Amino acid sequence: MARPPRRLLSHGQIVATAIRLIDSDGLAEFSTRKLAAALGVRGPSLYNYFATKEQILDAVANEIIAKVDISMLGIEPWADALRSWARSYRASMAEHPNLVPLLAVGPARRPSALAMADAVFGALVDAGWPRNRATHIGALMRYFVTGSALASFAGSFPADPEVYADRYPHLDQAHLLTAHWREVDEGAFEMGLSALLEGLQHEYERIRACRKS
Amino acid sequence: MARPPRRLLSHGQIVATAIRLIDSDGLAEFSTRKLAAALGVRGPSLYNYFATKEQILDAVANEIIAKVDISMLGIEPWADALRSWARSYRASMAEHPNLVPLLAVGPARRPSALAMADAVFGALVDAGWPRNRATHIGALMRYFVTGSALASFAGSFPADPEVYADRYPHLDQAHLLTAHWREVDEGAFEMGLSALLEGLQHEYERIRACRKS
DNA sequence: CAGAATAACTAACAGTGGAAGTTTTATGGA
DNA sequence: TCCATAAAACTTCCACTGTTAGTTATTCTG
Repeated sequence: MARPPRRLLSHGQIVATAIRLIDSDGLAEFSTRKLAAALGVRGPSLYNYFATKEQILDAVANEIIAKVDISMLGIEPWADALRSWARSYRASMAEHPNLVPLLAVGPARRPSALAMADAVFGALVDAGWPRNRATHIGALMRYFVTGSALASFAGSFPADPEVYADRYPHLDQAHLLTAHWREVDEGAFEMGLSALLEGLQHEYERIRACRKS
Repeated sequence: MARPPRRLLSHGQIVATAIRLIDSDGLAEFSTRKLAAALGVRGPSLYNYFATKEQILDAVANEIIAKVDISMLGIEPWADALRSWARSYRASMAEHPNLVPLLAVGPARRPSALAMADAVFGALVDAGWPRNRATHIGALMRYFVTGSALASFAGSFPADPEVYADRYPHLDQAHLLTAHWREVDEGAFEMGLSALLEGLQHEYERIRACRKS
Protein backbone atom coordinates (compact mmCIF):
# COMPACT_ATOMS: atom_id res chain seq x y z
CA MET A 1 0.00 0.00 0.00
CA ALA A 2 1.29 3.42 -0.91
CA ARG A 3 0.23 6.59 0.78
CA PRO A 4 -3.45 6.27 1.66
CA PRO A 5 -6.06 8.98 0.86
CA ARG A 6 -6.22 9.91 4.51
CA ARG A 7 -4.03 9.31 7.55
CA LEU A 8 -4.87 5.92 8.94
CA LEU A 9 -3.62 6.65 12.44
CA SER A 10 -3.38 9.35 15.04
CA HIS A 11 -1.28 9.87 18.15
CA GLY A 12 -4.29 9.42 20.41
CA GLN A 13 -5.34 6.23 18.68
CA ILE A 14 -1.86 4.74 18.92
CA VAL A 15 -1.57 5.57 22.62
CA ALA A 16 -5.02 4.21 23.41
CA THR A 17 -4.30 0.95 21.62
CA ALA A 18 -0.91 0.64 23.30
CA ILE A 19 -2.57 0.98 26.71
CA ARG A 20 -5.12 -1.66 25.80
CA LEU A 21 -2.44 -4.11 24.63
CA ILE A 22 -0.22 -3.58 27.65
CA ASP A 23 -3.16 -3.95 30.01
CA SER A 24 -4.11 -7.26 28.48
CA ASP A 25 -0.78 -8.83 27.55
CA GLY A 26 1.80 -7.15 29.75
CA LEU A 27 4.69 -4.84 29.13
CA ALA A 28 7.09 -7.61 28.13
CA GLU A 29 4.81 -8.84 25.34
CA PHE A 30 4.33 -5.36 23.93
CA SER A 31 6.11 -4.79 20.64
CA THR A 32 5.84 -2.24 17.87
CA ARG A 33 4.81 -4.90 15.39
CA LYS A 34 1.97 -6.15 17.56
CA LEU A 35 0.84 -2.60 18.20
CA ALA A 36 0.87 -1.90 14.47
CA ALA A 37 -1.04 -5.10 13.75
CA ALA A 38 -3.70 -4.12 16.27
CA LEU A 39 -4.03 -0.84 14.41
CA GLY A 40 -4.35 -2.56 11.03
CA VAL A 41 -0.97 -1.42 9.79
CA ARG A 42 2.61 -2.70 9.38
CA GLY A 43 5.29 -2.11 12.00
CA PRO A 44 7.39 0.69 10.57
CA SER A 45 4.37 2.91 9.87
CA LEU A 46 4.33 3.84 13.55
CA TYR A 47 7.57 5.68 13.01
CA ASN A 48 5.67 8.29 11.03
CA TYR A 49 4.07 9.28 14.33
CA PHE A 50 6.67 8.52 17.00
CA ALA A 51 10.43 8.47 16.62
CA THR A 52 11.03 5.52 18.94
CA LYS A 53 9.20 2.90 20.94
CA GLU A 54 10.30 4.78 24.04
CA GLN A 55 8.41 7.87 22.94
CA ILE A 56 5.26 5.82 22.53
CA LEU A 57 5.65 4.51 26.07
CA ASP A 58 6.32 8.02 27.30
CA ALA A 59 3.08 9.21 25.75
CA VAL A 60 1.32 6.28 27.40
CA ALA A 61 2.73 7.24 30.79
CA ASN A 62 1.73 10.84 30.25
CA GLU A 63 -1.80 9.79 29.45
CA ILE A 64 -2.19 7.79 32.64
CA ILE A 65 -0.80 10.48 34.93
CA ALA A 66 -3.02 13.07 33.26
CA LYS A 67 -6.00 11.24 34.74
CA VAL A 68 -4.85 11.72 38.34
CA ASP A 69 -7.13 14.14 40.14
CA ILE A 70 -5.17 17.13 41.41
CA SER A 71 -8.11 19.52 41.73
CA MET A 72 -8.15 19.42 45.52
CA LEU A 73 -4.57 20.62 45.88
CA GLY A 74 -4.47 24.19 47.11
CA ILE A 75 -8.16 24.10 47.99
CA GLU A 76 -8.66 21.60 50.78
CA PRO A 77 -6.37 21.78 53.85
CA TRP A 78 -2.99 20.41 52.83
CA ALA A 79 -3.18 17.09 54.66
CA ASP A 80 -6.68 16.28 53.42
CA ALA A 81 -5.69 17.26 49.92
CA LEU A 82 -2.59 15.09 50.08
CA ARG A 83 -4.68 12.13 51.17
CA SER A 84 -7.20 12.50 48.36
CA TRP A 85 -4.50 13.07 45.78
CA ALA A 86 -2.53 10.03 46.92
CA ARG A 87 -5.63 7.86 46.62
CA SER A 88 -6.35 9.11 43.13
CA TYR A 89 -2.71 8.69 42.14
CA ARG A 90 -2.66 5.12 43.36
CA ALA A 91 -6.05 4.33 41.81
CA SER A 92 -4.88 5.56 38.40
CA MET A 93 -1.88 3.28 38.52
CA ALA A 94 -3.78 0.34 39.97
CA GLU A 95 -6.03 0.42 36.89
CA HIS A 96 -2.98 -0.34 34.78
CA PRO A 97 -0.65 -2.46 36.91
CA ASN A 98 1.37 -3.58 33.90
CA LEU A 99 2.62 -0.11 33.20
CA VAL A 100 3.42 1.03 36.70
CA PRO A 101 7.13 0.33 36.06
CA LEU A 102 6.97 3.01 33.38
CA LEU A 103 5.25 5.51 35.63
CA ALA A 104 7.66 4.92 38.47
CA VAL A 105 10.68 6.38 36.75
CA GLY A 106 9.77 9.95 37.46
CA PRO A 107 8.51 13.11 35.85
CA ALA A 108 11.18 13.20 33.13
CA ARG A 109 9.77 15.67 30.63
CA ARG A 110 6.19 14.44 30.77
CA PRO A 111 3.84 17.41 31.00
CA SER A 112 1.22 15.72 33.16
CA ALA A 113 3.80 14.55 35.70
CA LEU A 114 5.36 17.99 35.89
CA ALA A 115 1.94 19.58 36.30
CA MET A 116 1.22 17.19 39.16
CA ALA A 117 4.54 17.96 40.84
CA ASP A 118 3.82 21.65 40.43
CA ALA A 119 0.39 21.38 42.04
CA VAL A 120 1.65 19.33 44.99
CA PHE A 121 4.60 21.59 45.64
CA GLY A 122 2.48 24.73 45.28
CA ALA A 123 -0.16 23.49 47.68
CA LEU A 124 2.43 22.67 50.32
CA VAL A 125 4.27 25.97 50.03
CA ASP A 126 1.01 27.91 50.12
CA ALA A 127 0.10 26.01 53.28
CA GLY A 128 3.21 27.32 54.95
CA TRP A 129 5.70 24.49 54.48
CA PRO A 130 9.27 25.65 53.88
CA ARG A 131 10.30 25.04 50.29
CA ASN A 132 12.87 22.35 51.03
CA ARG A 133 10.39 20.51 53.24
CA ALA A 134 7.76 20.73 50.53
CA THR A 135 10.21 19.17 48.08
CA HIS A 136 10.84 16.33 50.49
CA ILE A 137 7.14 15.73 51.00
CA GLY A 138 6.51 15.62 47.26
CA ALA A 139 9.25 13.05 46.93
CA LEU A 140 8.30 10.87 49.87
CA MET A 141 4.66 10.77 48.85
CA ARG A 142 5.69 9.59 45.41
CA TYR A 143 7.92 6.98 46.96
CA PHE A 144 5.06 5.59 48.95
CA VAL A 145 2.40 5.71 46.26
CA THR A 146 4.49 4.27 43.44
CA GLY A 147 5.90 1.65 45.78
CA SER A 148 2.40 0.59 46.72
CA ALA A 149 1.28 0.44 43.10
CA LEU A 150 4.37 -1.21 41.68
CA ALA A 151 3.73 -4.68 42.91
CA SER A 152 1.28 -6.37 45.15
CA PHE A 153 2.83 -7.23 48.48
CA ALA A 154 0.31 -9.83 49.46
CA GLY A 155 0.00 -11.30 46.00
CA SER A 156 3.69 -11.99 45.69
CA PHE A 157 3.82 -14.62 48.41
CA PRO A 158 3.67 -18.18 47.14
CA ALA A 159 0.30 -19.76 47.81
CA ASP A 160 1.94 -23.10 48.50
CA PRO A 161 2.18 -23.79 52.27
CA GLU A 162 5.11 -26.13 51.69
CA VAL A 163 7.36 -23.18 50.96
CA TYR A 164 7.15 -21.87 54.51
CA ALA A 165 7.33 -25.05 56.53
CA ASP A 166 10.11 -24.97 59.14
CA ARG A 167 12.20 -22.39 57.37
CA TYR A 168 10.03 -19.32 57.97
CA PRO A 169 8.33 -19.91 61.33
CA HIS A 170 6.38 -16.65 61.48
CA LEU A 171 5.01 -16.95 57.95
CA ASP A 172 2.97 -20.07 58.64
CA GLN A 173 -0.17 -18.26 57.45
CA ALA A 174 1.44 -16.42 54.56
CA HIS A 175 0.11 -18.84 51.95
CA LEU A 176 -3.36 -17.42 52.67
CA LEU A 177 -2.33 -13.92 51.63
CA THR A 178 -2.73 -14.42 47.89
CA ALA A 179 -6.43 -15.05 48.30
CA HIS A 180 -6.99 -11.62 49.87
CA TRP A 181 -4.25 -9.63 48.22
CA ARG A 182 -6.53 -6.77 47.23
CA GLU A 183 -7.75 -6.09 50.74
CA VAL A 184 -4.28 -6.53 52.23
CA ASP A 185 -2.64 -4.17 49.77
CA GLU A 186 -5.42 -1.62 50.17
CA GLY A 187 -5.31 -1.91 53.95
CA ALA A 188 -1.55 -1.48 54.01
CA PHE A 189 -1.80 1.54 51.75
CA GLU A 190 -4.41 3.21 53.93
CA MET A 191 -2.53 2.43 57.13
CA GLY A 192 0.69 3.81 55.69
CA LEU A 193 -1.02 6.88 54.31
CA SER A 194 -2.59 7.68 57.67
CA ALA A 195 0.65 7.11 59.53
CA LEU A 196 2.57 9.25 57.07
CA LEU A 197 0.09 12.13 57.27
CA GLU A 198 -0.10 11.93 61.06
CA GLY A 199 3.67 12.15 61.25
CA LEU A 200 3.75 15.05 58.80
CA GLN A 201 1.00 16.84 60.70
CA HIS A 202 3.09 16.69 63.88
CA GLU A 203 6.13 17.98 62.03
CA TYR A 204 4.01 20.80 60.63
CA GLU A 205 2.89 21.82 64.09
CA ARG A 206 6.44 21.74 65.41
CA ILE A 207 7.54 24.03 62.62
CA ARG A 208 4.64 26.43 63.20
CA ALA A 209 5.45 26.52 66.91
CA CYS A 210 9.05 27.45 66.14
CA ARG A 211 7.95 30.18 63.75
CA LYS A 212 5.65 31.82 66.26
CA SER A 213 8.20 32.00 69.03
CA MET B 1 35.45 -26.52 22.28
CA ALA B 2 34.15 -29.78 23.63
CA ARG B 3 33.69 -30.51 27.28
CA PRO B 4 36.53 -28.82 29.18
CA PRO B 5 38.67 -30.65 31.82
CA ARG B 6 37.00 -28.66 34.55
CA ARG B 7 33.79 -26.62 34.85
CA LEU B 8 34.52 -23.17 33.57
CA LEU B 9 31.70 -21.49 35.45
CA SER B 10 29.79 -21.55 38.72
CA HIS B 11 26.46 -20.17 39.88
CA GLY B 12 28.17 -17.64 42.12
CA GLN B 13 30.46 -16.46 39.37
CA ILE B 14 27.60 -16.04 36.92
CA VAL B 15 25.53 -14.07 39.42
CA ALA B 16 28.43 -11.84 40.41
CA THR B 17 29.24 -11.04 36.80
CA ALA B 18 25.59 -10.37 36.02
CA ILE B 19 25.43 -7.86 38.87
CA ARG B 20 28.57 -6.17 37.61
CA LEU B 21 27.22 -5.89 34.07
CA ILE B 22 23.81 -4.60 35.13
CA ASP B 23 25.40 -2.06 37.45
CA SER B 24 27.55 -0.68 34.67
CA ASP B 25 25.35 -0.98 31.58
CA GLY B 26 21.78 -1.14 32.87
CA LEU B 27 19.10 -3.78 32.88
CA ALA B 28 17.99 -3.13 29.31
CA GLU B 29 21.48 -3.74 27.93
CA PHE B 30 21.87 -6.98 29.82
CA SER B 31 21.69 -10.07 27.61
CA THR B 32 22.67 -13.67 28.01
CA ARG B 33 25.20 -13.41 25.21
CA LYS B 34 26.92 -10.43 26.77
CA LEU B 35 26.95 -12.14 30.14
CA ALA B 36 28.47 -15.25 28.58
CA ALA B 37 31.08 -13.17 26.75
CA ALA B 38 32.06 -11.48 30.00
CA LEU B 39 32.57 -14.95 31.44
CA GLY B 40 34.70 -16.07 28.49
CA VAL B 41 32.10 -18.45 27.13
CA ARG B 42 29.41 -18.63 24.42
CA GLY B 43 25.78 -17.81 25.09
CA PRO B 44 24.09 -21.19 25.37
CA SER B 45 26.61 -22.50 27.90
CA LEU B 46 24.80 -20.55 30.59
CA TYR B 47 21.88 -22.91 30.16
CA ASN B 48 23.94 -25.62 31.78
CA TYR B 49 23.63 -23.62 35.00
CA PHE B 50 20.30 -21.78 34.76
CA ALA B 51 17.19 -22.82 32.86
CA THR B 52 16.22 -19.29 31.81
CA LYS B 53 17.41 -15.72 31.90
CA GLU B 54 14.68 -15.04 34.45
CA GLN B 55 16.23 -17.53 36.86
CA ILE B 56 19.56 -15.75 36.57
CA LEU B 57 17.88 -12.47 37.43
CA ASP B 58 16.07 -14.14 40.30
CA ALA B 59 19.37 -15.33 41.71
CA VAL B 60 20.73 -11.81 41.32
CA ALA B 61 17.78 -10.39 43.26
CA ASN B 62 18.22 -13.00 45.96
CA GLU B 63 21.87 -12.10 46.31
CA ILE B 64 21.15 -8.39 46.82
CA ILE B 65 18.41 -8.90 49.39
CA ALA B 66 20.60 -11.36 51.28
CA LYS B 67 22.89 -8.45 52.12
CA VAL B 68 20.18 -6.49 53.94
CA ASP B 69 20.88 -6.38 57.66
CA ILE B 70 18.00 -7.91 59.60
CA SER B 71 19.93 -8.68 62.78
CA MET B 72 18.27 -5.90 64.79
CA LEU B 73 14.75 -7.21 64.25
CA GLY B 74 13.38 -8.77 67.41
CA ILE B 75 16.23 -7.31 69.47
CA GLU B 76 15.92 -3.56 69.46
CA PRO B 77 12.52 -1.94 70.22
CA TRP B 78 10.30 -2.47 67.19
CA ALA B 79 10.33 1.12 65.92
CA ASP B 80 14.09 1.50 66.23
CA ALA B 81 14.60 -1.85 64.57
CA LEU B 82 12.27 -0.91 61.73
CA ARG B 83 14.20 2.31 61.17
CA SER B 84 17.59 0.57 61.02
CA TRP B 85 16.27 -2.20 58.82
CA ALA B 86 14.66 0.25 56.40
CA ARG B 87 17.93 2.15 56.07
CA SER B 88 19.87 -1.02 55.38
CA TYR B 89 17.21 -2.20 52.91
CA ARG B 90 17.34 1.09 51.04
CA ALA B 91 21.13 1.20 51.11
CA SER B 92 21.41 -2.28 49.59
CA MET B 93 19.15 -1.30 46.73
CA ALA B 94 20.73 2.13 46.27
CA GLU B 95 24.04 0.39 45.60
CA HIS B 96 22.44 -1.22 42.56
CA PRO B 97 19.85 1.22 41.22
CA ASN B 98 19.63 -0.56 37.88
CA LEU B 99 18.20 -3.67 39.39
CA VAL B 100 15.72 -2.16 41.80
CA PRO B 101 12.89 -2.94 39.34
CA LEU B 102 13.75 -6.60 39.82
CA LEU B 103 13.76 -6.34 43.59
CA ALA B 104 10.49 -4.47 43.67
CA VAL B 105 8.38 -7.36 42.45
CA GLY B 106 8.17 -9.00 45.80
CA PRO B 107 9.37 -12.01 47.72
CA ALA B 108 8.23 -14.52 45.11
CA ARG B 109 10.10 -17.67 46.08
CA ARG B 110 13.41 -16.00 46.84
CA PRO B 111 14.77 -17.35 50.12
CA SER B 112 16.43 -14.13 51.25
CA ALA B 113 13.28 -12.08 50.67
CA LEU B 114 11.13 -14.60 52.52
CA ALA B 115 13.61 -14.65 55.40
CA MET B 116 13.43 -10.88 55.57
CA ALA B 117 9.63 -10.87 55.56
CA ASP B 118 9.69 -13.52 58.28
CA ALA B 119 12.01 -11.46 60.48
CA VAL B 120 10.00 -8.25 60.09
CA PHE B 121 6.67 -9.92 60.71
CA GLY B 122 8.05 -11.86 63.69
CA ALA B 123 9.53 -8.76 65.30
CA LEU B 124 6.25 -6.88 65.01
CA VAL B 125 4.10 -9.67 66.36
CA ASP B 126 6.50 -10.25 69.24
CA ALA B 127 6.27 -6.54 70.04
CA GLY B 128 2.53 -6.89 70.47
CA TRP B 129 1.16 -5.82 67.11
CA PRO B 130 -1.91 -7.78 66.00
CA ARG B 131 -1.07 -10.11 63.13
CA ASN B 132 -3.11 -8.31 60.50
CA ARG B 133 -1.57 -5.00 61.51
CA ALA B 134 1.90 -6.53 61.34
CA THR B 135 1.19 -7.70 57.81
CA HIS B 136 0.14 -4.21 56.82
CA ILE B 137 3.25 -2.69 58.33
CA GLY B 138 5.50 -5.13 56.49
CA ALA B 139 3.78 -4.20 53.28
CA LEU B 140 3.76 -0.45 53.75
CA MET B 141 7.40 -0.37 54.75
CA ARG B 142 8.27 -2.22 51.59
CA TYR B 143 6.16 0.19 49.57
CA PHE B 144 8.05 3.13 50.95
CA VAL B 145 11.54 1.69 50.77
CA THR B 146 11.28 0.22 47.27
CA GLY B 147 9.55 3.36 46.05
CA SER B 148 12.39 5.46 47.38
CA ALA B 149 15.02 3.23 45.81
CA LEU B 150 13.28 2.70 42.49
CA ALA B 151 14.02 6.04 40.96
CA SER B 152 15.50 9.26 42.08
CA PHE B 153 12.84 11.89 42.60
CA ALA B 154 15.15 14.85 42.43
CA GLY B 155 17.28 13.43 39.64
CA SER B 156 14.34 12.93 37.33
CA PHE B 157 13.56 16.61 36.90
CA PRO B 158 15.00 18.14 33.75
CA ALA B 159 17.99 20.38 34.50
CA ASP B 160 16.91 22.79 31.77
CA PRO B 161 15.17 25.88 33.24
CA GLU B 162 13.35 26.45 29.95
CA VAL B 163 11.12 23.48 30.63
CA TYR B 164 9.43 25.14 33.59
CA ALA B 165 9.02 28.70 32.32
CA ASP B 166 5.42 29.92 32.59
CA ARG B 167 3.85 26.48 32.53
CA TYR B 168 4.85 25.28 36.00
CA PRO B 169 4.96 28.42 38.18
CA HIS B 170 5.91 26.71 41.43
CA LEU B 171 8.74 24.70 39.90
CA ASP B 172 10.85 27.71 38.98
CA GLN B 173 13.74 26.30 41.03
CA ALA B 174 13.26 22.67 40.04
CA HIS B 175 16.09 22.72 37.51
CA LEU B 176 18.49 23.00 40.46
CA LEU B 177 17.33 19.69 41.91
CA THR B 178 19.45 17.45 39.69
CA ALA B 179 22.63 18.93 41.13
CA HIS B 180 21.69 17.82 44.66
CA TRP B 181 19.63 14.76 43.94
CA ARG B 182 21.46 12.60 46.45
CA GLU B 183 20.81 14.89 49.39
CA VAL B 184 17.22 15.54 48.33
CA ASP B 185 16.40 11.86 47.92
CA GLU B 186 18.11 10.99 51.17
CA GLY B 187 16.39 13.86 53.00
CA ALA B 188 13.01 12.84 51.65
CA PHE B 189 13.60 9.25 52.67
CA GLU B 190 14.56 10.20 56.21
CA MET B 191 11.66 12.62 56.57
CA GLY B 192 9.22 10.02 55.32
CA LEU B 193 10.68 7.31 57.51
CA SER B 194 10.39 9.48 60.61
CA ALA B 195 6.85 10.52 59.78
CA LEU B 196 5.84 6.93 59.09
CA LEU B 197 7.32 5.65 62.34
CA GLU B 198 5.82 8.50 64.35
CA GLY B 199 2.41 7.72 62.93
CA LEU B 200 2.85 4.00 63.61
CA GLN B 201 4.02 4.71 67.17
CA HIS B 202 0.81 6.62 67.83
CA GLU B 203 -1.27 3.84 66.39
CA TYR B 204 0.63 1.37 68.57
CA GLU B 205 -0.15 3.38 71.68
CA ARG B 206 -3.80 3.65 70.74
CA ILE B 207 -4.01 -0.11 70.37
CA ARG B 208 -2.23 -0.71 73.69
CA ALA B 209 -4.62 1.70 75.41
CA CYS B 210 -7.60 -0.23 74.04
CA ARG B 211 -6.14 -3.53 75.17
CA LYS B 212 -5.59 -2.43 78.72
CA SER B 213 -9.09 -1.06 79.21
C1' DC C 1 37.40 -50.62 30.70
C1' DA C 2 32.59 -49.67 28.76
C1' DG C 3 29.04 -46.46 28.94
C1' DA C 4 26.57 -42.67 30.93
C1' DA C 5 26.52 -38.04 32.21
C1' DT C 6 28.54 -33.59 31.62
C1' DA C 7 29.75 -29.14 29.76
C1' DA C 8 31.37 -26.85 26.33
C1' DC C 9 30.37 -25.90 21.34
C1' DT C 10 27.90 -24.52 16.52
C1' DA C 11 23.79 -23.68 14.04
C1' DA C 12 19.37 -22.29 13.82
C1' DC C 13 14.65 -20.34 15.02
C1' DA C 14 11.25 -16.80 15.58
C1' DG C 15 10.84 -12.44 17.24
C1' DT C 16 12.70 -7.63 18.43
C1' DG C 17 13.54 -2.29 17.46
C1' DG C 18 14.70 0.32 13.92
C1' DA C 19 16.90 2.19 9.27
C1' DA C 20 16.70 2.60 4.28
C1' DG C 21 14.58 3.06 0.31
C1' DT C 22 10.12 2.65 -2.61
C1' DT C 23 5.62 3.97 -4.14
C1' DT C 24 1.60 6.43 -4.31
C1' DT C 25 -1.23 10.19 -2.85
C1' DA C 26 -2.51 14.95 -1.32
C1' DT C 27 -1.40 19.52 -1.40
C1' DG C 28 0.51 24.33 -2.25
C1' DG C 29 2.47 27.54 -5.56
C1' DA C 30 3.23 29.29 -10.37
C1' DT D 1 -4.34 23.60 -14.33
C1' DC D 2 0.09 21.45 -13.81
C1' DC D 3 4.00 20.15 -11.30
C1' DA D 4 7.19 19.72 -7.43
C1' DT D 5 7.23 18.47 -2.81
C1' DA D 6 6.13 16.43 1.38
C1' DA D 7 3.53 12.84 3.61
C1' DA D 8 2.28 8.18 4.80
C1' DA D 9 1.92 3.90 3.86
C1' DC D 10 4.81 -0.01 2.18
C1' DT D 11 8.85 -3.85 1.63
C1' DT D 12 13.30 -5.21 2.70
C1' DC D 13 17.00 -5.54 5.56
C1' DC D 14 20.12 -5.44 9.73
C1' DA D 15 21.98 -6.69 14.12
C1' DC D 16 20.41 -8.49 18.16
C1' DT D 17 17.49 -11.18 21.54
C1' DG D 18 16.27 -15.70 24.40
C1' DT D 19 16.22 -20.29 23.60
C1' DT D 20 16.42 -25.14 21.49
C1' DA D 21 18.66 -28.91 19.08
C1' DG D 22 22.25 -31.49 18.00
C1' DT D 23 27.48 -32.32 18.24
C1' DT D 24 31.74 -33.40 20.45
C1' DA D 25 35.07 -34.43 23.66
C1' DT D 26 35.95 -35.18 28.40
C1' DT D 27 35.26 -37.04 33.05
C1' DC D 28 32.99 -39.91 36.26
C1' DT D 29 30.69 -44.34 37.58
C1' DG D 30 29.79 -49.24 37.74
